[in-house]
Amino acid sequence: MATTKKPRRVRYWLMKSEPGVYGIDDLERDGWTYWEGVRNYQARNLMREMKVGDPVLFYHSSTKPLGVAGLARVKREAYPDDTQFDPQSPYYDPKSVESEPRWYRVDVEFVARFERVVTLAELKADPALDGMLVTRRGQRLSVQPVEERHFQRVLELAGHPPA
DNA sequence: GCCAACGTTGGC
DNA sequence: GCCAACGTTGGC
Repeated sequence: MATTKKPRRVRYWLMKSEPGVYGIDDLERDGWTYWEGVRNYQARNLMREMKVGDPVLFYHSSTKPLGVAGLARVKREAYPDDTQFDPQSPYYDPKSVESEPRWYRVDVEFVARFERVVTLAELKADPALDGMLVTRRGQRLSVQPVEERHFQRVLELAGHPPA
């Protein structure tokens, strides 16, 4: 019997980065990047759920203005993050062994830089975005799932066509 | 397996 | 620079 593979529903994400370290301008210049150095189990587990083509909001943290700066897309699904084995790397994890990698990275590619940053203050003020994780105080996860309606709303605020 | 101490994230 | 909110560590 022929097996028909049901296409997986697209999932939507938000990833945080400090623009002083790596911002949307860097991603635009590079085209794509390794999203490495994630050392939080919850964020790691979410990264392992990401599929090629999933849209990603690129969020600028620890900067002014805080907010969503652009749109990206998953280019390659989770695979071991080499930096965990490299004693020279700031992301080195001496407790991780190569036969059983503990940390993973994904590759993320540039899609668009927004005309303007959609600020965290705006996100918090918009009733349509009630419940969006990034608007919750104390939500530190650097990789977050985003509901489709929230994702599309952010694009709308950015003046960007739906993803 | 509990939980206090400590470290980090990240908004304010 | 402060500190709330977490996550992790380690003593018991």
